[in-house]
Amino acid sequence: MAAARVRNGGRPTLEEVAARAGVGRGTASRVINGSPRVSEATREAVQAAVAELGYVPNRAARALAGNRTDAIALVVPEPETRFFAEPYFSAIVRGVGAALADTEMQLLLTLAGNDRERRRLAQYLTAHRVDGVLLVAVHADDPLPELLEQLGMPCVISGARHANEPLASVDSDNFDGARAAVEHLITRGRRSVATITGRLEVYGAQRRLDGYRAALAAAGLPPDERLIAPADFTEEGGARAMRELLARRPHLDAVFAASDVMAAGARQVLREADRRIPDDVALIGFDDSVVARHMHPALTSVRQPIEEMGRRMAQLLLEEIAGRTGERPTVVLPTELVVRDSS
Amino acid sequence: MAAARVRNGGRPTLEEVAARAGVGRGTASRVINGSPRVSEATREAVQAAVAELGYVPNRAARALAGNRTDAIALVVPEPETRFFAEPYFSAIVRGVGAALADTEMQLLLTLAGNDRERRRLAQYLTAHRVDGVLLVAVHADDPLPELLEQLGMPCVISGARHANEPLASVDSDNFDGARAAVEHLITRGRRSVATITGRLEVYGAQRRLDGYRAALAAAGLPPDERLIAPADFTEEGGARAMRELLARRPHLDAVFAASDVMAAGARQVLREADRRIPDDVALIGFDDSVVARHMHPALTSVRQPIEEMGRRMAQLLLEEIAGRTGERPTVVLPTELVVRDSS
DNA sequence: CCCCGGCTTGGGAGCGCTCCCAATACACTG
DNA sequence: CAGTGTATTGGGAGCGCTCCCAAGCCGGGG
Repeated sequence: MAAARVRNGGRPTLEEVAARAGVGRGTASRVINGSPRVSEATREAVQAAVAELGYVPNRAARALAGNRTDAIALVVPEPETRFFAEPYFSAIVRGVGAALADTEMQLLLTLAGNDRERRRLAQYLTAHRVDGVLLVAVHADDPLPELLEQLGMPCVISGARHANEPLASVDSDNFDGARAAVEHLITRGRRSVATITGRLEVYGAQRRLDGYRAALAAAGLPPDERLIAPADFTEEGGARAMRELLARRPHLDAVFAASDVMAAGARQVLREADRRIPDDVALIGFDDSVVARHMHPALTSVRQPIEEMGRRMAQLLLEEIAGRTGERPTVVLPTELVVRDSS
Repeated sequence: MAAARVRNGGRPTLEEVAARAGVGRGTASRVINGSPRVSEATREAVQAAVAELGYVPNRAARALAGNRTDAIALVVPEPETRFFAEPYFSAIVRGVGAALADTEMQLLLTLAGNDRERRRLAQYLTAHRVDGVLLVAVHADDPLPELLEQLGMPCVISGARHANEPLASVDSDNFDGARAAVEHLITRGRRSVATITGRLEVYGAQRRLDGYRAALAAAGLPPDERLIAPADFTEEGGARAMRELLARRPHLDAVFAASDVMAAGARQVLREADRRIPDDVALIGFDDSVVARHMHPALTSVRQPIEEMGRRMAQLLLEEIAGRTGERPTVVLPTELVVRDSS
């Protein structure tokens, strides 16, 4: 007797479990999938057999027969280093992982870099390789969300792309975070509050700017466009914007930067210009990253609940997969102002 | 005619591709899997059909029939926040992703947190859900590597657990990184060089300490155990160790900390003790993290090629999956000393 | 002209599971 | 006591693919 090629890693199959429990394959399947239409005695017999044999369902067979995969993909646009930068990525992953921990769902990580990979990606998702997709850091002009929409693939994105986001999305309250930061500056007596914005095509950056304006308006301070300098979320961009601001409004006494990294660039310029922080100029960032804590002086910053965002994204996706309800909620999570030495 | 339930998301199957190309299913399969035993004409016909139909193989069916999954798992011990801290996690993921980009391999992310999840994990891997496993930040007493070994599951770990690591592993040169850092301090005239170590059960931390000792010995400086303070890779631990060192050897003129985070803790204590950096005490960290760049003064640090480590890990794993050669290489990648203001 | 071997090819068998229909068993109802 | 309904069960029919055996084809040698 030649040893048969061992398939499935020598693992027991459902058939064997059924045989051991003295029931049919269908019944064993019902027990394992928690169907209520099984008698108590039968259920126990099958569960005993499962335990004795150490049975674990074969995922591939399940996927093939059941036309689902029990897996979701987290799609990360790789060149987007901003996203990969701490702490966003790991925090999101953690949150997603936490939400999935009690599930059979697996998490597939997909780095969609260049166009070629992006095409492959579309194919993957198209080929029903996953039950749903989490998209993070999508650009407004990314065709992927629409593609997924057409294919009826459940999908949740982080950060609405514009005011009427058709997809389910989870976002932090960019508007209120910025508003609170600027309000804090005004409360502390600052009167000439500038802002360094992110790329305004990014809806979140726009919202932060809106929040800045709202805070000024609420305090009765006149709007001054020359106190607004656009940048691009980079340290260099932040430095450049700060130089512009100093040139245009030498007597500004506070700066709200739409990211910690841009605040770091601004701080560098302020130091070179011999402006003391916070004595001469107060500085606030956004993200509450490691950079903020270790900056000198420590940077006041708006904290986003990133891990919680990941968790909510996963939850929304699971619901959409389960129910396919028509509704696509937009969840907005509150931010928190972490006051440190720079303001 | 009732519309049949659409399976497989309405995607074309291999059978349809074969029909369209006017060949048999087997032949179509051969073309798609790159078998050489197909005539040129046939190959082209099948490829044309694939293109026209937009055929993408069904992964589940493949896995079921072929007894493989085309997926590997990256197992992350979740409570290990040190690993999750920037920049390790995202850099590893990036490297792994890069290595997998040209492959059909999928990356499964598995956060193994508490014991319950760890059991589930063992089951997963046991049930042949993946073709191989990447283990990062494994503790010396983690049973998982041995378990995988027994099951014949290809596996690569980051960071050898001890000198004779039986598994394939990828590591940075902890010894030489530390040696170079301390050598640098000595070259700059420091004579009383202390070190703050990581948890010495961690092999890498031990190697850094070995490197420190080797550099002192090479320079002919006498070993002084009271210049060595153990810590645990945390900021608080670093601070505590620094206090001890200052108490024991008030006149030390340099500190090599086995991580940037511990260096940050040490800096805090040095500042409180009115020691100027680098004038009174030079400080060097390890990891070259964001913290290092934004510390004040900017921290000299040993950079590990983390992304490259991820890439090599994935490569090793792919080789092991493909070949199952008996050899289990230990790859050690060079580090680089990044000199900044603190030394 | 037949046979043999190499190159291609078609398609059966089967991977382990879910879905679903039909069968069985039993409890009531009228 | 037949008739009807309900709870439970078994197992056939696939899911889409890979593996592999056998068949078809061709050219060259005997």
